Amino acid sequence: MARKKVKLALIANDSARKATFNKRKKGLIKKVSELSVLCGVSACAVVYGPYEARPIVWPSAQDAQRVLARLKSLPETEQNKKMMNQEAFLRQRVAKLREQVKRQERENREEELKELMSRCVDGEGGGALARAGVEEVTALACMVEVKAKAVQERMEALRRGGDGRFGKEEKLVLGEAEVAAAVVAGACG
Amino acid sequence: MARKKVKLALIANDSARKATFNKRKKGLIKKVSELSVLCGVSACAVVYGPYEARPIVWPSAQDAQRVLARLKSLPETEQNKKMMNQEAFLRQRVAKLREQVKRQERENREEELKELMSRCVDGEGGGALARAGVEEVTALACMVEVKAKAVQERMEALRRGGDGRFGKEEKLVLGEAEVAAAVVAGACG
DNA sequence: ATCTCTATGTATAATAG
DNA sequence: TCTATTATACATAGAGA
Repeated sequence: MARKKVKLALIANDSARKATFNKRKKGLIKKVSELSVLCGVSACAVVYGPYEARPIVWPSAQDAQRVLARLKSLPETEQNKKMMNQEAFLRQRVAKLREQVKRQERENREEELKELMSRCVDGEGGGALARAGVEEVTALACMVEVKAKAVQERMEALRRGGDGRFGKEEKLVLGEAEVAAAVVAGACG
Repeated sequence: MARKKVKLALIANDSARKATFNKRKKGLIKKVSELSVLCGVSACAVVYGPYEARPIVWPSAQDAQRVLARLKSLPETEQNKKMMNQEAFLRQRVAKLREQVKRQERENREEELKELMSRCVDGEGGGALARAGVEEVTALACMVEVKAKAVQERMEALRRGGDGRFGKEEKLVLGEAEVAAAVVAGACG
């Protein structure tokens, strides 16, 4: 289960090469995007795969072309402005989605609690549970809520972190949320 | 002398950002060249630094130009297709998060059911609930699961809907599910 | 083939000079 | 600020399902 030191040469084995290609392609794209985000620069990567007919391009063909077409660098301020706008857009989007989720969660929870109550009150089998009473129901309601709370607590944490900056734990979460938001934006736009 | 977990956002500190930029730029170029050599594919990377007037290009400006020229010559529809790559990347990322959530949800659910069982068996008040037996427990377990299932069912629905496009109703759901998934992944991970 | 797991190599954040 | 060092996070080769 060990890992050999990598020999820097064409991988002979066909399937091994493909596996490596996929892994490293993914890693590369991640690196590019990280560099771009962390340092606020534009960057792109193009990979011609032997397995796909078309090259893999990040962030997009247009961007890549634009990036390379302008061999003279953009004024820095413009770049930053552009990036800020994009980030602001994503943040806004995330905020909206958070609200939606929150509302939906609340509604669902209420529904479920109501249903649970009904079950207990009308309970089959002589209503043993019904007689067991409030504390049982409460305990179980609590159970039902555990899941729902996980999400919301997280949101609270994010908000609490909140002078606009995020703690180190939260940033990943935020990052993921933003990724999701971006995808959603793509799907909806 | 430790190394903190990296926060995926623009590095505020100016000199730190520059240092990171230089390190990561170098690393990125190395990755590109490794991928190219190991897998025998052509690839290029372009990075616009805010510090250099001209972008850093690998393997060479000429090669990159040639590589990107091929992109330029693609029919526009193909270009648009390729434009989806960033989105595809994000989607892939989200898909993974979904998996994580799913796994975690399952684990959590088991934990909770176990706890519920204990409660019922050791139940206070003469064990009315305990005697009420399996069907009560089952019903309640079902309740507990509702929350956990909500996200997954929606995912299923999406998949079933599934030629890759999403109906207008599903779009919103998708948004909620993905945001939730991301947040939950953060909370659980 | 494709995914997962994990031991290990590699990249790099923080620190020192 | 740049370079070197080191501890730690991250990427991934190889193996198994």
